[in-house]
Amino acid sequence: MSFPRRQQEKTMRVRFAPSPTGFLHIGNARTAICNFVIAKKFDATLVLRVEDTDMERSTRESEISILNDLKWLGIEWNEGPDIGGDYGPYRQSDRFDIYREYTDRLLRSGNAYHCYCSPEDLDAMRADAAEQNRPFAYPGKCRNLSDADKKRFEAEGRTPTVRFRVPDGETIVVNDLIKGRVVFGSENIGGDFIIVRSDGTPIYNYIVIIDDALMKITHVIRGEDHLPNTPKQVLISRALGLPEPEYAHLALVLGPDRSKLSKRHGITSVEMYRREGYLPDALFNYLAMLGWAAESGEEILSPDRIAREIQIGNLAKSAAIFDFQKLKWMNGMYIRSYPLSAITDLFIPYLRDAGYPVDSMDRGWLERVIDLVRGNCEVLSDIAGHAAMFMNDIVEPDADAVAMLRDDDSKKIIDEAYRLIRSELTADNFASELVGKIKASTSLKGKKLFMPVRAILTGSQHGPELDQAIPLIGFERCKKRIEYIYEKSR
RNA sequence: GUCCCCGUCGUCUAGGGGUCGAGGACACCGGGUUUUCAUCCCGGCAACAGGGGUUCGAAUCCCCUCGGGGAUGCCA
Repeated sequence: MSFPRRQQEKTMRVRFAPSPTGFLHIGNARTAICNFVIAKKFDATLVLRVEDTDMERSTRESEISILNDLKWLGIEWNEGPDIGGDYGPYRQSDRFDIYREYTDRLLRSGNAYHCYCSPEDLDAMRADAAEQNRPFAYPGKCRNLSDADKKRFEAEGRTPTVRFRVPDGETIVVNDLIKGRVVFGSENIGGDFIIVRSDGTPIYNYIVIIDDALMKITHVIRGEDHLPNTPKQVLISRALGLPEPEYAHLALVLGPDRSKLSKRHGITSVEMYRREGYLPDALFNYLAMLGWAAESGEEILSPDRIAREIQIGNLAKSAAIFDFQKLKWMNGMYIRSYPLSAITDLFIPYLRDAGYPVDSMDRGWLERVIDLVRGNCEVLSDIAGHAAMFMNDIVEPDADAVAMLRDDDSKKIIDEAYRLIRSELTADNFASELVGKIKASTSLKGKKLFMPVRAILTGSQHGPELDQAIPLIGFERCKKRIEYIYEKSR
């Protein structure tokens, strides 16, 4: 199945349509990435549309943060609320007048009708259905209300919703680019559904198809949770005589418990990943690879490569569990392979947050430190711990180091180091001579030699290679640290 | 309950009738490098949900069962 079936007929247009009711969710980010990558691949137009018809939950702050997160991920769009375009406005709340016209048409043609049932009435109907163990479907109570009935309801102060009249016995076939042929019967849709709330605002399920048509969207790439909504949208587009886009429903991203990834699974917002120190390239890469594999089997791929190699028909049909471990691994790979200067820039805010005076540090020295410890980092925030030994004059030895420094051999080393650093050693020769001279005068070697030295100088038994760490710590600091431990050991 | 989707190692996946005694990656477990840790390298563990067909031959096609997920909102 070649993806852009219509590419020859018209230019391809795809869209990402977030609802600004919170942070950008990892699952939605993946949908955005798929749209972006497919758009890139086929040189299509990517439209960003904000679906903010739920006035109760939608906020402008959320929209701003979602747009920011998308940009951070490296996703760019060609039309959207922030940049405009020929098919705007791109915020549904700015398009209510447009939808009203379509609603009028539906009402006039008899494809929709006013419904005066209250939420309470509906709850009761649903409860009845549940009690009798039958599926709930709106029974069409208000389908054929007389003018007198309507007058009576309005006199009671009821404000109607608008329901779409679902035709009987109709078959809706969705030829999904990922799932294949999916068939729905109109009798299974759940009865006439609401398309306009009693406050006059339209429902997503209804206007999505209008906007897609008006914005000339050719391919709708979205989450699989929208698949059951699709027949409703198809029915509306038929009633309105609107063109139907191609559909590609992406398998969902699941949490470790196999349910749709949500807040209770922990970190699910892109924003939190950014804060923790995940690189946008890594998150992008990981999300794109969730449910897809390159032919070569390679996993670390640039957006360009992904765009080049991705095939909509190759996207997995089955849901994928979000694997934090693998994301971490991938992030570590990016941290290790980034150009040193670039990764240093990314690490700096985390060092600053940890309280280290990065702004007064020598850049060249900082880069050498980072190069030495980046291999230990899976996320940027790991740097604070691993670079700590280079950040201050004195490092307080940890419990293990303290314990080890108590034995007699260690004491010999402490004394000898103290003597050396205050006599024979200078800033020029200490780095190359310190360990050797201690070895010569104590005749200790191997672990017995290196570990105490390491503990004195770094406060820990673990860390980067000593011979590289020592010159970076520097003469003055080494001296202070040796003196500090020496005093402590008295 | 009903409708829809899905089922290959613990996880992400490759595979689409014979080349599969099922390949790669993460994780895990060994070993090497590092006199430490991490990196890096090498090796190992580990899967076609079950049952029926079709076929000379099925992980691959069909059916059923089971399992998982989604939808069933005056949310998107």
